[in-house]
Amino acid sequence: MNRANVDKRSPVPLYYQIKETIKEKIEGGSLEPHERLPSERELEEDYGISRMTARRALTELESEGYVYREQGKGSFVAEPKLRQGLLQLTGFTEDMKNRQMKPGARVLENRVIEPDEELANNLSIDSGSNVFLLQRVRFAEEEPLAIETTHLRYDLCEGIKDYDFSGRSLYTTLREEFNITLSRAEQSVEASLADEFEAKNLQVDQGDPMLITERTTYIGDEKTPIEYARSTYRGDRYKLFVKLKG
Amino acid sequence: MNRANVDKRSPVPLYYQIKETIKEKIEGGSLEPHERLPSERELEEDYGISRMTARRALTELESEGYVYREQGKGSFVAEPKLRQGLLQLTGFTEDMKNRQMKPGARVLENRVIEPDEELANNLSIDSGSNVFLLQRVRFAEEEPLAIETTHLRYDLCEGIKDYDFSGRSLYTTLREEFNITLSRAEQSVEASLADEFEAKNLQVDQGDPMLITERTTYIGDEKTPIEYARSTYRGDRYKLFVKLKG
DNA sequence: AAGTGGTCTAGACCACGAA
DNA sequence: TCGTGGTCTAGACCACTTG
Repeated sequence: MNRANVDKRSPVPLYYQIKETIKEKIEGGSLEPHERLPSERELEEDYGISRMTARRALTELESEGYVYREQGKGSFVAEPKLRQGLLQLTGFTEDMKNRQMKPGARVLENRVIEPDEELANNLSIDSGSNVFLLQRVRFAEEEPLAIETTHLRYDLCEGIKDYDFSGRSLYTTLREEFNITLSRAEQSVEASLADEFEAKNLQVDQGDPMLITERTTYIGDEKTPIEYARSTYRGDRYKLFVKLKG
Repeated sequence: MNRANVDKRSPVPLYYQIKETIKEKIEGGSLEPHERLPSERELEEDYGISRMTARRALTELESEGYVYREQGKGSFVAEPKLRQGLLQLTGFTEDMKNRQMKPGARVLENRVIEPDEELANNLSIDSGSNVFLLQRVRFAEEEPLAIETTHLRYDLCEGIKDYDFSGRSLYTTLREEFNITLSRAEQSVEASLADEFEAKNLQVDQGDPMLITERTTYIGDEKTPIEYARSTYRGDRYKLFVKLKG
């Protein structure tokens, strides 16, 4: 671990800067699974911070699944499979990258609509408001894997309909172009059978198994919904991973 | 909030004692949703602890969904629905109770076997060891909902085959009769179609949608697997709920 | 014995919300 | 202005692992 690339005058908390630095090294592969990380006291010295701050960075990395820690031994890089599919809020693009697959998309629908009552309710808006509708076939390694239909409160991201979402991540666009951070989501998962539309677009047969997720996503205040999304995944190709705590 | 019912000489950490105390008051209903909790500085004084310790108790309650906190305002009891159906490690019985449904079971298999290679691998034992096999049809409100097939390391719960699991919870039995606490689990979720066996036992047709979960559960040390379970749920009756964090 | 993570203290300054 | 949660410091003792 090299020196102090943290900015003590930045409004970004120190523990967060350090956490992100380590996370990038893990994701970038410059730290191998099971490789030993700097100890809390080493980080303290390297970055010129207190131990509690170093500790917080490592503790959060542990709870996010990037790191495991053993008393008396040290902190270590977790195996990638343990990082997958825990309770992280990710979009399709990031999900595929976690699985070491190349993501892709073909846009089916891209327009601003007036929501029906149910959709307006899901987004906590009234039915006169504008909603951005984006429907895409999502690919993994050039193979169709899912159909994703998402609805965004258009007043929070006006102009988003002019982006081309065949090659870009929706969540990245929200973050980088509209400065919208997502804080949390509520999601349901159920099983179903492919209908004609899904069969055609995903190259499967009608009646094949499908995994359906429905998600409501909230912005930074944790109270305001911005997205309601429904995705149908090919049941033969997609499995969801969850970590449970007692 | 009344006085100092914490034991400073106990090996149980102070932050944990306080956290459990508050959790019990929330679950017991003596603290209402959206009711204000003591501030960090009030806890500090009430329990005679430092602020960082009080803070840790509240922070963990927040990450477990019991509490929400707002800067400048205070800490408040979260709504029960935000506590439900997140990634809690629960068995079928508790899951049904959370959904306000009456659970039930019919035992199909109940014996001690020698594991094949894959199963031995899942449980981190060698294939000469004994494994307890329990297969049950699970009911919700007297209707068949799932087939649950679970495998336990028999050396950790010798004698468990003599219990009647048509009327009792496996996890409760492990906890109360064998003093085994479960710490965490890794679970996968996928979609499939009902086969003949499932169709017959769950009163559905072959080819109907099914939700399949596979779970490996670990005991208190978080490293030793004790259970490998596979459950198939009727896709038309069962939906899984997940909370995601950003 | 030395190093590690786990807990804990007693302070400090800050940004934010309400009065 | 005052109380709140958010961050941070510079120490401390403990239990655990490894040499």
